[in-house]
Formats: sequence, C-alpha cells, structure tokens
Amino acid sequence: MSAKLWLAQLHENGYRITKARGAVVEIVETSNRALTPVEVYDMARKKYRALGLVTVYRTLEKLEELHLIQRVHQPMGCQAFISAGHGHQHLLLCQNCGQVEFFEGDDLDVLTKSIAKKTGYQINEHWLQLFGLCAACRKN
Amino acid sequence: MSAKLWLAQLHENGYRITKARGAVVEIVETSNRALTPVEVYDMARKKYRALGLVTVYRTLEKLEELHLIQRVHQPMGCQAFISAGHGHQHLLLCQNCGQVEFFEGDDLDVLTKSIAKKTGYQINEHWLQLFGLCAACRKN
DNA sequence: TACTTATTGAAATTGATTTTCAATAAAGAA
DNA sequence: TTCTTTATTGAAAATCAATTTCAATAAGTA
Repeated sequence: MSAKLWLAQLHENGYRITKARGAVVEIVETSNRALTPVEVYDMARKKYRALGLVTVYRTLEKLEELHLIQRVHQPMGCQAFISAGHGHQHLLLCQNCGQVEFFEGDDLDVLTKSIAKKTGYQINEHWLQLFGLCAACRKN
Repeated sequence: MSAKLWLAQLHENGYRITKARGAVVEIVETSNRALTPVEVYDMARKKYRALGLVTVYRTLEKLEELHLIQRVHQPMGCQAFISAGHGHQHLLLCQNCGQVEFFEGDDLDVLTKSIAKKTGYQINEHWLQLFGLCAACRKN
C-alpha cells in the first residue's frame, strides 16, 4: 500500500519508477526486520527475476537519501536497512527473530543536558538502541 | 603505562608478548579517539617497522575478546576501536575531532522499563551514543 | 641453551561493494 | 500514439577490506 508512496517520493525527486525499484521497495517497505542488500536481492528476485544486485545497492542508497529507510547497527554487522519510522525514533531489536520495533525516546533530554554540563560538550545527536526478546520469542 | 597491564592481560590469557603486539597495544591504549585497523597499522609501524596489517587485525581481535578495547559505531563506518572504559559505559563522540569521552548512563532504567511494559519485550541490552562538539572544537 | 609451539608477515584468497559501459526502457514532448 | 532524450539497467571488471594459508621466526619454558 505505502510502497506506492515510496515510489511517488522517488518520482517527485526526479528518479524514474522502474520494475527493479518497484521490487526492491515492495520488499523493504513491508519487512519488519532489517535486511542486508543480499537478502533484499534474494527476496526481490522472486518478484522480478531480472533484478541485479547492483541495482539493489543503488536503490537502497536512494531510499536512504530520502530518509525512507535507515541503517541498522548490530553486533554482527551494520549493513542492514529497515523502513524508517516517522519523526525521531529509536529501535528495539529482537535478538532471536530480528524483529524491529520503534519507540520514541525523548526522555533523554534530561540525561543529555546533564552530560553536556559535565563534559563541556555541545550535544547534537544521539543514538539509542535496545536489544532483547520480543513477546513471541520470550515464550520459547 | 597501562600498556604493560594490557600485555600482562594477554600473557595471563596464554598469549605471547611480542614486539608486534607491543606496538599495537601502545598505539590503541593511548589514543583518545577511535582508530581503524589501517590507522593503527600506520601509527604502530612508526614504532615497529616490520609490523604487518594482518597482525593488527589479529591483535585487535584478541584485545576485543579480552574487553580491553571496544568497537565504535559511527555514521561513516563501524570498523574502529577504542580503549574500553571500565564497567558499563557509553560514548560521547566529537563530530569534529573524533575525540571520545566516556560516561555512565544508568539513568536509562526508567526508560527501558517503560518500553518493556509497552512492547512486551524483555530488554537485555542497550546501546547509547551521543554525538556533538567537544569543548575545544566548540570554540572554532 | 635447547625445544616446542604460538606468532609472524607475505601472498593468495575470499567476499562485499563500486565502477564502467553498452543496451534498454521510462517519461515527457510532439 | 510515436519519438526523443536520458536515466537506469545488469553483466563484467575493478577495487577494497578482511581472512586464510604457510613456511620462517621468535617467545616462553624446561
């Protein structure tokens, strides 16, 4: 459904809408866990056989540039992407199934201000990620 | 000074103390910013010319395993290491000079508990990193 | 000192990402 | 619709980082 919006975004920014991009967008937009370029490639090729890995890399690059996806950093690697939440959001990742949940973490203002005072830093940005087990995986 | 302690740690864990390891340890232990393997290689070779890049990779691997260094994740890349703080600490990075400051962030308990309740997750771990400008760089 | 074996650096290998390039197809104009 | 322009494509080649292999070396202990 929202895949169309992503393609519209691409179009508005002067990029053309192609079958290759359609396949990549469809996969990434609907995934609830972070995917590597090769994973996207494998999955999207089920929808569009002729797709090339190079195009996956190039499309992910553009989607990131438009803030439609974001990179996910994990202990095993940092080359994975997930649909970006709206506004300023943080990630909560399931260590078992990889599922990603978004949450807001604006409560950090108190902490950052105290750190700023202590260190003399001007704090511009923060990265916060939580790891654990999702409700479903807890049951096993 | 503490470079000796790191080497002692290596020794205690059954690893031998060599000139190559000495040079790598000396560089990494005294740096106040995260260094990539190649940066360590370039810097450590000034102290020990015969050093090979492979050995840098292998030594960093061991230091990480012993928790003497930790990996630093940044927008530009995630293959950089810095001397690890003691206990559970978070990083504050200067976006200009790369200097790294450690701080404790135990105030997160409230936040994580609230997120856990909201999402049904069992939260095991958290990553928090702040980015900004250090006191020195602010003046420019 | 002599011996055992971890460690070394060079070279080869692997794997991921990027670049090059000619063919193709999307989008707007006619 | 058809035509024209030009972004986009995938394959192959090139690059780059990281790992493995291996014979020579040197650390640590007896």
